[in-house]
Amino acid sequence: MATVVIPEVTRKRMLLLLNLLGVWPKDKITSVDISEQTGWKDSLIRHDLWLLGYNGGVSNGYQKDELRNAIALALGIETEPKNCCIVGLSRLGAALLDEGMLEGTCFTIKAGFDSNVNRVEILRSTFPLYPATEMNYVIKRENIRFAVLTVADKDAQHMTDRLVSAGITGIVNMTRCVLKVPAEVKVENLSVVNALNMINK
Amino acid sequence: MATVVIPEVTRKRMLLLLNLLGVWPKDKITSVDISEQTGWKDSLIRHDLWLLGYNGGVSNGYQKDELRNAIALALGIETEPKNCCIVGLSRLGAALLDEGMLEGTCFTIKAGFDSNVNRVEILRSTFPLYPATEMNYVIKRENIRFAVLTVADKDAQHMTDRLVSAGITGIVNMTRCVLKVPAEVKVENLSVVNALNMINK
DNA sequence: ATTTGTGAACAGTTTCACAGCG
DNA sequence: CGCTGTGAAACTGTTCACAAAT
Repeated sequence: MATVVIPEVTRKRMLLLLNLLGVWPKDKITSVDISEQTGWKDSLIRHDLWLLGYNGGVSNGYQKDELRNAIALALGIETEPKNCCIVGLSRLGAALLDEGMLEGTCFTIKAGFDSNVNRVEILRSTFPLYPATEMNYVIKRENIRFAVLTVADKDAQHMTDRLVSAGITGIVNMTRCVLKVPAEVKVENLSVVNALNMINK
Repeated sequence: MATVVIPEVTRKRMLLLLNLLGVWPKDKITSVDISEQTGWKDSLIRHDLWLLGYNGGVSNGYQKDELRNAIALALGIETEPKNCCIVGLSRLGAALLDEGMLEGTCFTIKAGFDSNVNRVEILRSTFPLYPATEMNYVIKRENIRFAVLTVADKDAQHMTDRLVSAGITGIVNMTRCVLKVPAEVKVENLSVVNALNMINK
Protein backbone atom coordinates (compact mmCIF):
# COMPACT_ATOMS: atom_id res chain seq x y z
CA MET A 1 0.00 0.00 0.00
CA ALA A 2 0.90 3.62 -0.39
CA THR A 3 2.62 6.23 1.74
CA VAL A 4 0.58 7.85 4.51
CA VAL A 5 1.16 11.42 3.31
CA ILE A 6 -1.28 12.64 0.66
CA PRO A 7 0.32 15.37 -1.50
CA GLU A 8 -1.54 18.68 -1.84
CA VAL A 9 -1.89 18.23 -5.61
CA THR A 10 -3.59 14.90 -5.08
CA ARG A 11 -5.86 16.36 -2.42
CA LYS A 12 -6.91 19.17 -4.80
CA ARG A 13 -7.72 16.69 -7.56
CA MET A 14 -9.64 14.44 -5.21
CA LEU A 15 -11.81 17.35 -4.02
CA LEU A 16 -12.70 18.11 -7.63
CA LEU A 17 -13.30 14.43 -8.27
CA LEU A 18 -15.75 14.35 -5.35
CA ASN A 19 -17.70 17.15 -6.99
CA LEU A 20 -17.63 15.34 -10.33
CA LEU A 21 -18.96 12.16 -8.71
CA GLY A 22 -21.81 14.23 -7.27
CA VAL A 23 -23.13 14.97 -10.74
CA TRP A 24 -22.04 11.77 -12.54
CA PRO A 25 -25.19 10.16 -14.01
CA LYS A 26 -24.15 6.49 -13.91
CA ASP A 27 -23.41 4.16 -10.98
CA LYS A 28 -20.12 3.03 -12.44
CA ILE A 29 -17.17 5.22 -13.43
CA THR A 30 -13.75 4.27 -14.85
CA SER A 31 -10.43 6.08 -14.71
CA VAL A 32 -10.86 6.78 -18.43
CA ASP A 33 -14.27 8.37 -17.82
CA ILE A 34 -12.71 10.62 -15.20
CA SER A 35 -9.85 11.43 -17.53
CA GLU A 36 -12.27 12.54 -20.25
CA GLN A 37 -14.11 14.85 -17.86
CA THR A 38 -11.08 16.41 -16.20
CA GLY A 39 -8.20 16.20 -18.63
CA TRP A 40 -6.06 14.32 -16.07
CA LYS A 41 -4.27 11.19 -17.34
CA ASP A 42 -6.12 8.02 -16.37
CA SER A 43 -2.93 6.57 -14.89
CA LEU A 44 -2.65 9.62 -12.65
CA ILE A 45 -6.15 9.10 -11.29
CA ARG A 46 -5.42 5.45 -10.53
CA HIS A 47 -2.15 6.48 -8.90
CA ASP A 48 -3.92 9.12 -6.77
CA LEU A 49 -6.45 6.55 -5.57
CA TRP A 50 -3.61 4.19 -4.83
CA LEU A 51 -2.01 6.90 -2.69
CA LEU A 52 -5.29 7.18 -0.76
CA GLY A 53 -5.05 3.46 -0.10
CA TYR A 54 -8.20 2.73 -2.09
CA ASN A 55 -8.39 -0.45 -4.10
CA GLY A 56 -12.09 -1.10 -4.39
CA GLY A 57 -12.19 -0.91 -8.16
CA VAL A 58 -10.16 -3.98 -9.06
CA SER A 59 -10.38 -4.63 -12.81
CA ASN A 60 -13.94 -3.41 -13.21
CA GLY A 61 -14.13 0.36 -12.74
CA TYR A 62 -15.37 2.13 -9.61
CA GLN A 63 -18.81 2.23 -7.97
CA LYS A 64 -19.63 5.93 -7.73
CA ASP A 65 -21.01 5.94 -4.19
CA GLU A 66 -18.38 3.68 -2.72
CA LEU A 67 -15.61 5.71 -4.36
CA ARG A 68 -17.07 8.94 -3.02
CA ASN A 69 -17.21 7.61 0.52
CA ALA A 70 -13.68 6.24 0.29
CA ILE A 71 -12.25 9.57 -0.91
CA ALA A 72 -14.13 11.61 1.69
CA LEU A 73 -12.88 9.24 4.37
CA ALA A 74 -9.28 9.32 3.16
CA LEU A 75 -9.27 13.13 3.02
CA GLY A 76 -10.90 13.36 6.42
CA ILE A 77 -13.71 15.64 5.26
CA GLU A 78 -17.47 15.62 5.76
CA THR A 79 -16.95 14.43 9.31
CA GLU A 80 -17.77 16.64 12.29
CA PRO A 81 -18.90 20.21 11.61
CA LYS A 82 -16.25 22.94 11.42
CA ASN A 83 -16.77 26.58 12.35
CA CYS A 84 -15.70 29.44 10.08
CA CYS A 85 -15.86 33.21 10.04
CA ILE A 86 -15.77 35.96 7.43
CA VAL A 87 -13.40 38.86 7.99
CA GLY A 88 -14.28 41.95 5.96
CA LEU A 89 -17.93 42.59 5.15
CA SER A 90 -17.61 44.93 2.22
CA ARG A 91 -17.24 43.73 -1.35
CA LEU A 92 -17.03 39.97 -1.57
CA GLY A 93 -17.50 39.47 2.13
CA ALA A 94 -21.04 40.77 2.15
CA ALA A 95 -21.88 38.49 -0.79
CA LEU A 96 -21.13 35.50 1.38
CA LEU A 97 -23.75 36.55 3.93
CA ASP A 98 -26.96 34.54 3.93
CA GLU A 99 -25.60 32.45 1.11
CA GLY A 100 -26.25 28.76 0.74
CA MET A 101 -22.69 28.47 -0.49
CA LEU A 102 -21.64 26.16 2.34
CA GLU A 103 -24.84 24.13 2.26
CA GLY A 104 -24.19 20.42 2.29
CA THR A 105 -20.62 20.87 3.56
CA CYS A 106 -19.22 20.37 7.04
CA PHE A 107 -18.54 24.13 7.31
CA THR A 108 -20.76 26.61 9.13
CA ILE A 109 -20.22 30.35 9.29
CA LYS A 110 -20.46 31.36 12.92
CA ALA A 111 -19.43 35.02 12.72
CA GLY A 112 -18.66 37.98 10.49
CA PHE A 113 -16.21 40.75 11.40
CA ASP A 114 -15.58 44.25 10.10
CA SER A 115 -13.62 47.18 11.48
CA ASN A 116 -16.43 49.46 10.35
CA VAL A 117 -18.90 49.34 13.25
CA ASN A 118 -21.54 50.95 11.06
CA ARG A 119 -21.50 48.12 8.57
CA VAL A 120 -21.83 45.54 11.32
CA GLU A 121 -25.02 47.25 12.47
CA ILE A 122 -26.60 47.79 9.06
CA LEU A 123 -26.05 44.42 7.36
CA ARG A 124 -28.49 41.53 7.76
CA SER A 125 -27.21 37.99 7.98
CA THR A 126 -28.08 34.53 9.25
CA PHE A 127 -25.10 34.60 11.61
CA PRO A 128 -24.02 37.31 14.06
CA LEU A 129 -21.77 40.20 13.01
CA TYR A 130 -19.20 41.80 15.29
CA PRO A 131 -16.77 44.72 15.20
CA ALA A 132 -13.21 43.53 14.52
CA THR A 133 -12.21 44.47 18.05
CA GLU A 134 -14.12 41.43 19.31
CA MET A 135 -12.39 38.93 17.02
CA ASN A 136 -10.16 37.35 19.60
CA TYR A 137 -12.95 36.82 22.08
CA VAL A 138 -15.59 35.55 19.64
CA ILE A 139 -13.26 33.19 17.75
CA LYS A 140 -12.30 31.48 20.98
CA ARG A 141 -15.84 31.40 22.39
CA GLU A 142 -17.35 29.96 19.18
CA ASN A 143 -14.46 27.57 18.60
CA ILE A 144 -13.85 28.96 15.10
CA ARG A 145 -11.03 27.23 13.21
CA PHE A 146 -11.16 28.75 9.71
CA ALA A 147 -11.47 32.26 8.27
CA VAL A 148 -12.36 33.68 4.87
CA LEU A 149 -10.42 36.94 4.45
CA THR A 150 -12.13 39.52 2.22
CA VAL A 151 -10.74 42.77 3.62
CA ALA A 152 -9.05 45.56 1.65
CA ASP A 153 -5.43 44.80 0.78
CA LYS A 154 -4.06 47.34 3.23
CA ASP A 155 -5.71 45.55 6.18
CA ALA A 156 -4.90 42.00 5.10
CA GLN A 157 -1.73 41.38 7.11
CA HIS A 158 -3.01 43.15 10.20
CA MET A 159 -6.22 41.10 10.27
CA THR A 160 -4.25 37.93 9.57
CA ASP A 161 -2.09 38.57 12.60
CA ARG A 162 -5.18 38.93 14.76
CA LEU A 163 -6.72 35.74 13.33
CA VAL A 164 -3.52 33.83 14.00
CA SER A 165 -3.21 35.06 17.55
CA ALA A 166 -6.86 34.13 18.14
CA GLY A 167 -5.90 30.56 17.23
CA ILE A 168 -7.27 30.16 13.69
CA THR A 169 -5.65 27.24 11.79
CA GLY A 170 -6.54 28.02 8.17
CA ILE A 171 -7.27 31.08 6.04
CA VAL A 172 -8.94 31.38 2.65
CA ASN A 173 -7.28 34.53 1.38
CA MET A 174 -9.36 36.41 -1.20
CA THR A 175 -6.97 39.39 -1.25
CA ARG A 176 -4.03 39.77 -3.62
CA CYS A 177 -1.55 39.91 -0.73
CA VAL A 178 0.96 37.33 0.40
CA LEU A 179 0.05 36.61 4.00
CA LYS A 180 2.81 36.07 6.52
CA VAL A 181 1.73 33.28 8.86
CA PRO A 182 3.43 30.69 11.07
CA ALA A 183 4.16 27.38 9.32
CA GLU A 184 1.31 25.55 11.07
CA VAL A 185 -1.36 27.90 9.66
CA LYS A 186 -2.63 26.87 6.20
CA VAL A 187 -3.42 29.53 3.58
CA GLU A 188 -5.27 29.11 0.29
CA ASN A 189 -4.95 32.07 -2.07
CA LEU A 190 -8.11 32.83 -4.04
CA SER A 191 -7.54 36.29 -5.49
CA VAL A 192 -9.55 37.00 -8.64
CA VAL A 193 -6.92 39.41 -9.94
CA ASN A 194 -4.08 36.94 -9.47
CA ALA A 195 -6.21 34.25 -11.10
CA LEU A 196 -6.85 36.49 -14.12
CA ASN A 197 -3.11 37.06 -14.38
CA MET A 198 -2.54 33.30 -14.25
CA ILE A 199 -4.77 32.66 -17.26
CA ASN A 200 -3.47 35.79 -19.04
CA LYS A 201 -0.81 34.11 -21.12
CA MET B 1 20.42 31.80 -19.24
CA ALA B 2 17.31 29.90 -18.39
CA THR B 3 14.74 27.90 -20.34
CA VAL B 4 12.01 29.86 -22.12
CA VAL B 5 9.11 28.11 -20.40
CA ILE B 6 8.07 29.60 -17.05
CA PRO B 7 6.41 26.95 -14.85
CA GLU B 8 2.95 27.73 -13.45
CA VAL B 9 4.22 27.53 -9.85
CA THR B 10 6.85 30.14 -10.61
CA ARG B 11 4.29 32.36 -12.30
CA LYS B 12 2.02 32.12 -9.25
CA ARG B 13 4.86 33.05 -6.91
CA MET B 14 5.94 35.94 -9.13
CA LEU B 15 2.41 37.38 -9.15
CA LEU B 16 2.41 37.34 -5.36
CA LEU B 17 5.89 38.83 -5.34
CA LEU B 18 4.65 41.68 -7.52
CA ASN B 19 1.98 42.42 -4.93
CA LEU B 20 4.56 42.26 -2.15
CA LEU B 21 6.82 44.70 -3.99
CA GLY B 22 3.85 47.05 -4.26
CA VAL B 23 3.74 47.46 -0.48
CA TRP B 24 7.46 47.01 0.31
CA PRO B 25 8.61 50.15 2.17
CA LYS B 26 12.28 50.26 1.10
CA ASP B 27 13.88 50.74 -2.33
CA LYS B 28 16.06 47.67 -1.98
CA ILE B 29 14.94 44.10 -1.33
CA THR B 30 16.99 40.89 -1.03
CA SER B 31 16.04 37.27 -1.60
CA VAL B 32 16.23 36.78 2.17
CA ASP B 33 13.80 39.68 2.75
CA ILE B 34 11.36 38.05 0.33
CA SER B 35 11.86 34.70 2.01
CA GLU B 36 10.98 36.16 5.40
CA GLN B 37 7.75 37.68 4.06
CA THR B 38 6.57 34.70 2.05
CA GLY B 39 8.05 31.58 3.60
CA TRP B 40 9.66 30.57 0.27
CA LYS B 41 13.32 29.54 0.42
CA ASP B 42 15.63 32.36 -0.68
CA SER B 43 17.33 30.04 -3.15
CA LEU B 44 13.95 29.31 -4.75
CA ILE B 45 13.31 33.01 -5.28
CA ARG B 46 16.71 33.46 -6.90
CA HIS B 47 16.07 30.40 -9.04
CA ASP B 48 12.66 31.72 -10.09
CA LEU B 49 14.18 35.04 -11.14
CA TRP B 50 16.86 33.14 -12.99
CA LEU B 51 14.14 31.27 -14.87
CA LEU B 52 12.64 34.65 -15.84
CA GLY B 53 16.03 35.59 -17.26
CA TYR B 54 16.48 38.40 -14.76
CA ASN B 55 19.95 39.12 -13.43
CA GLY B 56 19.81 42.74 -12.38
CA GLY B 57 20.55 42.09 -8.74
CA VAL B 58 24.12 40.85 -8.96
CA SER B 59 25.61 40.57 -5.46
CA ASN B 60 23.75 43.52 -4.05
CA GLY B 61 20.05 42.74 -3.70
CA TYR B 62 17.30 43.97 -6.02
CA GLN B 63 15.98 47.46 -6.71
CA LYS B 64 12.25 47.25 -6.00
CA ASP B 65 11.04 49.19 -9.03
CA GLU B 66 13.41 47.61 -11.49
CA LEU B 67 12.55 44.13 -10.22
CA ARG B 68 8.84 44.86 -10.50
CA ASN B 69 9.17 46.01 -14.09
CA ALA B 70 11.33 43.01 -14.99
CA ILE B 71 8.83 40.52 -13.55
CA ALA B 72 5.83 42.20 -15.16
CA LEU B 73 7.67 42.17 -18.48
CA ALA B 74 8.72 38.53 -18.20
CA LEU B 75 5.17 37.44 -17.32
CA GLY B 76 3.72 39.57 -20.10
CA ILE B 77 1.25 41.36 -17.84
CA GLU B 78 0.32 45.01 -17.38
CA THR B 79 0.60 45.56 -21.11
CA GLU B 80 -2.42 46.29 -23.29
CA PRO B 81 -5.87 46.23 -21.65
CA LYS B 82 -7.75 42.94 -21.60
CA ASN B 83 -11.52 42.56 -21.66
CA CYS B 84 -13.40 40.32 -19.23
CA CYS B 85 -16.97 39.39 -18.43
CA ILE B 86 -18.87 38.03 -15.44
CA VAL B 87 -21.19 35.10 -16.00
CA GLY B 88 -23.79 34.65 -13.28
CA LEU B 89 -25.04 37.74 -11.47
CA SER B 90 -26.44 36.21 -8.31
CA ARG B 91 -24.31 35.51 -5.27
CA LEU B 92 -20.68 36.34 -5.82
CA GLY B 93 -21.23 37.65 -9.31
CA ALA B 94 -23.28 40.63 -8.20
CA ALA B 95 -20.59 41.49 -5.64
CA LEU B 96 -18.15 42.07 -8.45
CA LEU B 97 -20.42 44.70 -10.03
CA ASP B 98 -19.26 48.29 -9.62
CA GLU B 99 -16.27 47.04 -7.67
CA GLY B 100 -12.86 48.63 -7.88
CA MET B 101 -11.43 45.15 -7.63
CA LEU B 102 -9.74 45.35 -11.02
CA GLU B 103 -8.55 48.91 -10.54
CA GLY B 104 -4.90 49.36 -11.45
CA THR B 105 -4.84 46.13 -13.46
CA CYS B 106 -4.93 45.61 -17.21
CA PHE B 107 -8.36 43.97 -16.90
CA THR B 108 -11.67 45.68 -17.61
CA ILE B 109 -15.11 44.17 -17.16
CA LYS B 110 -17.02 44.80 -20.35
CA ALA B 111 -20.17 42.77 -19.71
CA GLY B 112 -22.20 40.77 -17.22
CA PHE B 113 -24.47 37.86 -18.18
CA ASP B 114 -27.28 36.01 -16.44
CA SER B 115 -29.95 33.61 -17.67
CA ASN B 116 -32.45 35.40 -15.47
CA VAL B 117 -33.62 38.32 -17.63
CA ASN B 118 -35.21 39.93 -14.59
CA ARG B 119 -31.92 40.20 -12.78
CA VAL B 120 -30.27 41.76 -15.78
CA GLU B 121 -32.89 44.50 -15.76
CA ILE B 122 -32.91 45.18 -12.03
CA LEU B 123 -29.19 45.29 -11.19
CA ARG B 124 -27.13 48.47 -11.51
CA SER B 125 -23.57 48.34 -12.72
CA THR B 126 -20.84 50.37 -14.37
CA PHE B 127 -20.79 47.97 -17.33
CA PRO B 128 -23.73 46.68 -19.40
CA LEU B 129 -25.65 43.55 -18.42
CA TYR B 130 -27.13 41.11 -20.91
CA PRO B 131 -29.28 37.99 -20.88
CA ALA B 132 -27.18 34.84 -21.35
CA THR B 133 -28.69 34.30 -24.78
CA GLU B 134 -26.60 37.20 -26.08
CA MET B 135 -23.29 35.85 -24.81
CA ASN B 136 -21.92 34.68 -28.12
CA TYR B 137 -22.70 37.93 -29.89
CA VAL B 138 -21.51 40.30 -27.14
CA ILE B 139 -18.27 38.42 -26.39
CA LYS B 140 -17.27 38.63 -30.03
CA ARG B 141 -18.37 42.24 -30.49
CA GLU B 142 -16.57 43.45 -27.35
CA ASN B 143 -13.51 41.30 -27.98
CA ILE B 144 -13.79 39.68 -24.53
CA ARG B 145 -11.03 37.17 -23.78
CA PHE B 146 -11.60 36.17 -20.14
CA ALA B 147 -14.60 35.20 -18.02
CA VAL B 148 -15.29 34.98 -14.29
CA LEU B 149 -17.78 32.17 -13.77
CA THR B 150 -20.05 32.60 -10.74
CA VAL B 151 -23.15 30.66 -11.77
CA ALA B 152 -24.88 27.89 -9.80
CA ASP B 153 -23.10 24.54 -10.02
CA LYS B 154 -25.79 22.99 -12.20
CA ASP B 155 -25.22 25.61 -14.94
CA ALA B 156 -21.43 25.67 -14.79
CA GLN B 157 -20.61 23.24 -17.61
CA HIS B 158 -23.35 24.53 -19.88
CA MET B 159 -22.20 28.15 -19.53
CA THR B 160 -18.58 27.06 -19.97
CA ASP B 161 -19.44 25.42 -23.28
CA ARG B 162 -21.04 28.65 -24.47
CA LEU B 163 -18.05 30.71 -23.35
CA VAL B 164 -15.67 28.39 -25.15
CA SER B 165 -17.66 28.41 -28.36
CA ALA B 166 -17.78 32.23 -28.18
CA GLY B 167 -13.98 32.18 -28.23
CA ILE B 168 -13.02 32.89 -24.62
CA THR B 169 -9.43 31.81 -23.79
CA GLY B 170 -9.45 31.75 -19.99
CA ILE B 171 -11.97 31.17 -17.19
CA VAL B 172 -11.78 32.02 -13.49
CA ASN B 173 -14.03 29.31 -12.09
CA MET B 174 -15.63 30.23 -8.78
CA THR B 175 -17.85 27.13 -8.75
CA ARG B 176 -16.92 23.79 -7.17
CA CYS B 177 -17.21 21.99 -10.52
CA VAL B 178 -14.49 20.58 -12.71
CA LEU B 179 -14.92 22.33 -16.04
CA LYS B 180 -14.41 20.36 -19.23
CA VAL B 181 -12.63 22.63 -21.70
CA PRO B 182 -10.37 22.19 -24.72
CA ALA B 183 -6.63 22.10 -23.89
CA GLU B 184 -6.02 25.64 -25.17
CA VAL B 185 -8.49 27.21 -22.72
CA LYS B 186 -6.97 28.02 -19.31
CA VAL B 187 -9.00 27.52 -16.13
CA GLU B 188 -8.20 28.74 -12.61
CA ASN B 189 -10.32 27.15 -9.89
CA LEU B 190 -11.27 29.54 -7.08
CA SER B 191 -14.02 27.72 -5.18
CA VAL B 192 -14.34 28.80 -1.56
CA VAL B 193 -15.68 25.39 -0.53
CA ASN B 194 -12.82 23.52 -2.16
CA ALA B 195 -10.36 25.96 -0.58
CA LEU B 196 -11.86 25.34 2.86
CA ASN B 197 -11.49 21.62 2.28
CA MET B 198 -7.85 22.16 1.30
CA ILE B 199 -7.02 23.85 4.59
CA ASN B 200 -9.23 21.42 6.54
CA LYS B 201 -6.52 18.95 7.53
C1' DA C 1 31.17 40.51 4.30
C1' DT C 2 26.93 40.13 1.63
C1' DT C 3 24.26 38.57 -1.78
C1' DT C 4 23.36 37.02 -6.34
C1' DG C 5 23.62 33.58 -10.46
C1' DT C 6 24.10 28.99 -11.63
C1' DG C 7 24.27 24.10 -12.40
C1' DA C 8 24.28 19.90 -9.93
C1' DA C 9 22.01 17.13 -6.52
C1' DC C 10 17.88 16.01 -4.49
C1' DA C 11 12.85 15.57 -3.81
C1' DG C 12 8.39 15.31 -5.55
C1' DT C 13 5.04 14.30 -9.27
C1' DT C 14 3.48 12.16 -13.42
C1' DT C 15 3.64 8.76 -16.85
C1' DC C 16 4.61 4.25 -18.42
C1' DA C 17 4.22 -0.65 -18.67
C1' DC C 18 2.43 -4.60 -17.47
C1' DA C 19 0.90 -8.37 -14.16
C1' DG C 20 -3.28 -9.86 -12.29
C1' DC C 21 -8.08 -9.75 -11.30
C1' DG C 22 -13.01 -10.34 -12.74
C1' DC D 1 -10.39 -8.57 -22.86
C1' DG D 2 -11.06 -4.35 -20.42
C1' DC D 3 -9.63 -2.17 -16.33
C1' DT D 4 -7.27 -1.61 -12.04
C1' DG D 5 -3.10 -1.73 -8.88
C1' DT D 6 1.59 -1.15 -8.63
C1' DG D 7 6.49 -0.13 -8.92
C1' DA D 8 9.86 1.63 -11.99
C1' DA D 9 11.15 5.25 -15.19
C1' DA D 10 10.81 9.83 -16.78
C1' DC D 11 10.00 14.23 -15.81
C1' DT D 12 9.41 18.59 -13.11
C1' DG D 13 10.34 21.48 -9.34
C1' DT D 14 13.21 22.68 -5.15
C1' DT D 15 17.31 22.97 -2.47
C1' DC D 16 22.16 23.05 -2.06
C1' DA D 17 26.71 24.74 -2.58
C1' DC D 18 29.80 27.77 -4.10
C1' DA D 19 32.16 30.92 -7.59
C1' DA D 20 31.79 35.63 -8.87
C1' DA D 21 30.56 40.35 -8.11
C1' DT D 22 30.61 44.56 -5.31
